[in-house]
Amino acid sequence: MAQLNYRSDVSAPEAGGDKPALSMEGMCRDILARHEDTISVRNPSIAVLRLKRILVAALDLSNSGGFQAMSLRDLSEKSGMSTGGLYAYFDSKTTLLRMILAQVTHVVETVLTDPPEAVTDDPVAHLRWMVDAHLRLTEDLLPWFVFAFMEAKNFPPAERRLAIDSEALTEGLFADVIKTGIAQGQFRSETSELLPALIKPLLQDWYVKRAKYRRREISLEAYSGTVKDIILRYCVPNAGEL
Amino acid sequence: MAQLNYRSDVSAPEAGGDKPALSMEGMCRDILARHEDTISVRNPSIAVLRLKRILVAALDLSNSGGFQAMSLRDLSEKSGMSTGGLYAYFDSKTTLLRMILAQVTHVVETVLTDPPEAVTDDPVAHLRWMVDAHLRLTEDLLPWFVFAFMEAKNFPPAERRLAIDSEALTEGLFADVIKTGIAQGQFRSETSELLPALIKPLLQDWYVKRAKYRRREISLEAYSGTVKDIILRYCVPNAGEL
DNA sequence: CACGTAAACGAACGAACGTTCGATAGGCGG
DNA sequence: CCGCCTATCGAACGTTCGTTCGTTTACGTG
Repeated sequence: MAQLNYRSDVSAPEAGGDKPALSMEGMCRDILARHEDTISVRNPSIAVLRLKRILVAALDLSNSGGFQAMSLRDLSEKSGMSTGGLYAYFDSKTTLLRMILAQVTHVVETVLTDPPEAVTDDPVAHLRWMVDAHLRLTEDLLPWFVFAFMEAKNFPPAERRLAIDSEALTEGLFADVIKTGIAQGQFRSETSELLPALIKPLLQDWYVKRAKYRRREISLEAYSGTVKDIILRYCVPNAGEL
Repeated sequence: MAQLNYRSDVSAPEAGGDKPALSMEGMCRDILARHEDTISVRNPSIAVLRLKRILVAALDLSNSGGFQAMSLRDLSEKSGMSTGGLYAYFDSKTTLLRMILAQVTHVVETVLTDPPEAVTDDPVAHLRWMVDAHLRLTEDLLPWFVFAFMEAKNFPPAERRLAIDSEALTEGLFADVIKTGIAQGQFRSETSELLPALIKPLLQDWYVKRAKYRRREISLEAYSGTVKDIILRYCVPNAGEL
């Protein structure tokens, strides 16, 4: 959707600016390292610079109109490179898709499987942290998530599988915490096994309908608070005292 | 007559078979009536028959690969008509899209704004009914909903607006019931104003991730029950006794 | 049976797509 | 200053797309 407002100016304030690994530069360095074989440009400082321009443009174009609708001529114009020149950075349009997809799933896994120690002993705190961490992550990497999970349906089979597996992994992390909570008695034993599956869409709505929430001036904290309330009031007994 | 035989065993998922208005035939009759001017075939019995074949094929092709990726040659082959012949039923590919979109939004509005009398006095019962009605509707018209709301982001601006407005209307219906419930004291006054917005993704996950729930052998009743539990435990005080 | 109209056909068109590849520019070592 | 390698360019190719339109078929009516 056009309201995404992800500025195509490369010198723009970067996403996840305070966390280097989540900055556009850090993400591009990761991608470059993971695709050394398909990227023919050997000078890393040049390659990262160009990759940044290409990916910013690709995310922007894809997120307003879809990945399939983005032509390499559009991408060429917006990134300031020739259509032929783009092929120094990927060997097919599908590879470009795979680059973005692999990077975002890698970041999700890295962040969500590394909770602070203070939280791992208490399922309630752990659950709260996961909701916060997931929402913060999607906020920092908004265009990446929109691309990876809103476009996923139109991807080629192999790439779609990647997206589905990534979602399944996240759901599994929630399922583990909830199972632990039930075993330790903090959560109701009647808690539906569907809960982990239903947490996901609650988290996804924040970036899927980002424009709507921005229009209504809903803050990330307000959204996050309501989601945590809904979840905990469901699975914690006597949740009125939360 | 060279081309294919017009088999009557159309592998049409006879959606909503018991409710004539929701059957594939009923939907097609509605669409024909609403597009008399752009459909050049004047014999209604022929037109409904062909429309049925075209729409079944269009929904099937779109829902596996996306609407943009569906070529009119694919559609021609699958529907058993020539590419040129298709243009007797729509004047452009976008019009075909609009036909489907308008029909599904019309049905949603018709069904959800007509609750049984027994339910309108009790916000809790009304909310339960709306969840059930919405889920049953999406189940009956699964391919239509998948098309209308999963493809929506790739639609042209005017058509995307249609889809967004339809979602906003549904959200508004939930908001009304919740507001009434708060005013009458059945719902907690602290109930977040975000709740109506967050109910939607809970309902949509049923058809968006339909394959996942089918694989796990989750019944519509189990899903519906969990969703209603989550919602009511959140907004009803002392919900433990539900 | 012949005729006229409704309906469907399918070859053809121009545009746009992803991709290729020979030409070209720029900087660095000798 | 020359020669080489890296990085980029942009015209061109073969496909495929949505759409058009002259032609053919099917069928009710006289």
